[in-house]
Amino acid sequence: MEPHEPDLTAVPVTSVLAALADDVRLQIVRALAEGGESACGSFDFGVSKATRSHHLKVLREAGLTRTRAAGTSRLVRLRRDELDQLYPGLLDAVLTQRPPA
Amino acid sequence: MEPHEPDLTAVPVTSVLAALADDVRLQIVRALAEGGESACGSFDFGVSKATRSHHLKVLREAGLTRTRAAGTSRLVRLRRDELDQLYPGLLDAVLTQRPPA
DNA sequence: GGTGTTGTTCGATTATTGTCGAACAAGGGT
DNA sequence: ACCCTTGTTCGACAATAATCGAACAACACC
Repeated sequence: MEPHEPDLTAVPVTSVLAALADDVRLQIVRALAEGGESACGSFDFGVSKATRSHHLKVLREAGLTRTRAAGTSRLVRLRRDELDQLYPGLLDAVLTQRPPA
Repeated sequence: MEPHEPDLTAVPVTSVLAALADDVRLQIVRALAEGGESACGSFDFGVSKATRSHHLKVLREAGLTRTRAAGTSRLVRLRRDELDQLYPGLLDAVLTQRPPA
């Protein structure tokens, strides 16, 4: 099966924003921004592995991440360069952790 | 009734993103960015006035807009300065019109 | 006071999305 | 070959969100 990693310019901006507009997915994106390429299993944010897989699919299909197989794991990474080029400032704006309240 | 215009720092970034992750609302935000303060009725994007009022409420409660009464109309404006300060690059990234496909 | 304009709110419907457990698939050991 | 690990996919269900028409409220104007 094709990995469904679309050309970023073909993804409507609302889809990109919607992908980022979820707490679990935002935590995944932040972890990727900090830790670089990581296995799916490393994102344990209190949801089941089915749900985690779903969120990673949403991120991938919104053009935010790329995935490659590595043994029994799959390694995910942020498409940061492409994102920064097409939407300069977006990731930076979203990634910086805010004061708690 | 209070207008429910929250302090931007009190709004979770996921709510800001979710507010922008809708086609109708994005059109409203773009119109506001271009045209400045406008009456609610000026945003005719193919939805009923009830739906339009709903979307304006979402934008307002996400901290993206401010509304003031003016006669029988209500004038809406973007909270651009605050947004640019708290999320530099976000609006710019989202507002620029992409090539059609 | 009545009428028209402009929005909001209510209740209902529909569509979308998040969540899970269970079943399945692919690899890597041993 | 067997098992364990790692993810994905498949229903199903719950929660959220978009949409509308109709009723309501506030205001201006005649």
